[in-house]
Amino acid sequence: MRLSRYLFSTTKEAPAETEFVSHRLMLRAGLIKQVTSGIYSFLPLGFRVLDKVVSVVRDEMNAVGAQEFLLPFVQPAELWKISGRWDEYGEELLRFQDRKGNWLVLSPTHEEIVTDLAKEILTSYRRLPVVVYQIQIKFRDELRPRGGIIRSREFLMKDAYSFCKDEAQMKEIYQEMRGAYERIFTRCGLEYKLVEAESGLIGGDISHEFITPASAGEDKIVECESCGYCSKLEKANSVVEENEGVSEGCLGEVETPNTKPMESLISPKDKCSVCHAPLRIKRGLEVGHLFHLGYKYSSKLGALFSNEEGEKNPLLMGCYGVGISRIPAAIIEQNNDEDGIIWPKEVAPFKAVVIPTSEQTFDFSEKVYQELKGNSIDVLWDDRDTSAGVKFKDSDLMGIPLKVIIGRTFLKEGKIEVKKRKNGELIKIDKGEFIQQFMGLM
RNA sequence: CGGGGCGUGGCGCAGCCUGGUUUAGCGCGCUUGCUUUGGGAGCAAGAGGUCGUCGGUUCAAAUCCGACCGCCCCGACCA
Repeated sequence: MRLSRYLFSTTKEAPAETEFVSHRLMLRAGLIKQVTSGIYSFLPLGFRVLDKVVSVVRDEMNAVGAQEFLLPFVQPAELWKISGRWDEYGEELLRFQDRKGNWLVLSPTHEEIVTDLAKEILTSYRRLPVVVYQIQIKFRDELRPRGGIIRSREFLMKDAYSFCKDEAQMKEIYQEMRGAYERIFTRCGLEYKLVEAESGLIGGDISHEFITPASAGEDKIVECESCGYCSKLEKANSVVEENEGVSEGCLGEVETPNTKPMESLISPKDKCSVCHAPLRIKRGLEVGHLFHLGYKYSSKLGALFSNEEGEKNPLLMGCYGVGISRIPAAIIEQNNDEDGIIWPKEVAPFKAVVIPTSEQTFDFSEKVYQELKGNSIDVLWDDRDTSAGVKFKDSDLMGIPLKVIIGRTFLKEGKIEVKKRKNGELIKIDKGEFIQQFMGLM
C-alpha cells in the first residue's frame, strides 16, 4: 500500500482525558475514531490489526473442529422471554420496536438463538458433540463505557457454543477450547493468566477467564509469587499464617484447614492457599472466557436430544468467548514505548514500511516495495513528500515491525537498511541479497 | 444511577471568574511559494468558527442565569 493514498492520520496529541496508553496510542496512530459513547470506527490501519486477530482466532477455532457460522445481530424478544433474560438482563439489553410494534433486541450474546437452532438439528446423541462459533458484533448498553475500545458498547466478539451428550464429552471439548485459547493469546503476543471466575448473567457452574495483565484492566487478580496460583480477587482463597515463615515454595495440593475466601483486600498476612507463599494483586483485562453452561438454556428452550436408550435429555452446553476488539488494546498495553506501538509480528497491520529518504532513491524504493509485495509481504511504501523524520516517527507510532530505509547509506554504500522497531537493531543488506535476507527476518 | 468535569475552525487547547478594545486567540494539521530533507524543518502568504442547542438577563453574551442534548472521569456492574 502506498502511504500517500492510505486513509490514515497520525497526531502528536491525544485528548487530555484519555488515561490509558492503549487508548491514547490507538487514537494517535489513527487506528480508531470515536463516533459516540462506546462506539468506534476502525480506520483501515486499525481494521487490519483487528482482521489479523480475527484470522488467528478463526485459525485456532477451525483447528479444533469448531464450525464457523453467523447468527443475527437483531433478534426477536420472544426467545429472550422464554429464557428469562428479557427480565433478568436489565438496561444493558437494548430493546426497540419495529414498524409493526414487535419488540427486538440488539444481541449482547447469542445463547438463546443458538440453542433454538440446535434444538431443530441436534436431536440425537449420534450427532454430538458439536461446536459452532461466530465472529460478530455485540451490543451491550454499558452504564459506563471506558478506555476506548477496552470497554465499548458495540464490540466484536468471537463466541463459540458447544453441545454435548454428557459430562465426559463436555470435559473433552472444554479442554480443547482451552488449548485453542492458549494458542490464540500466545500468537497474539499476549501474556495471560487462566483464572477461575464467576459466570455472571451468562449462567452455568464452571467458568474460567483468560486475563491479560494490564494496568488498564478492570479485573483484580490475585497471584502467588511462588507457585503460580492465580484467581480473580473475588474468587480467591488464602490462608492466614499464624507463625510466619513456615512453608516456602510450592507444595502442590495440600490440605488447608485455614483456607478462607478472600475479602475485598488482602493483607500481608494472607498467603497462598496452595503453597503458603506471599500473594500479590495485579490488574488484568479479561480477553477470553470459558463457561460450562450446563442445561440452563437447553432446558428452558426445550433443546432435547435422544440418548442411547432413546430417552430425551436436554443438550449439555458450553460457551466460549473472546473479546476480539479488545485484544488490540490489550496488546498495545503490553507492547509500547515512548515512540508508540510495537506490534508483535502476527498482528502487525503491515510487516514493513519502505522508506525512501532522498529524492534520488525514490524510484529504487518503489522497486523494493514492488518486490516485497510480489513476495506476499504486507508492506507499506512511504511515498509521501515529507521529511525522513516524519516518516520514521509515523512508522514508529504505528508500530510497524520493520523499516526498510533507502537513502544516504544506499547512495554511499549501495546498501539497504532494515531497522527493527522492537529493539532498534539496524541491519545493512547488500542490494543483491536483499530479498533473501529480508525473508529471513520475517 | 450517585459524585465530579467538559462542550470554542479538522485535531489539541486558551479566553469565561471580573459581559464591551477580541476583527474570538494559540499550537498541530491543511493550501500556495521559496529554502530544506537520516528522527515530528524554516520563512512568507493563505483557507477554515452559527463559541453544543434552545430560552432568559442586559444597551451589549463565547463570557452571567435556566433547561435540554452530548461527551469524559471516579464509584457500583460487566467481554
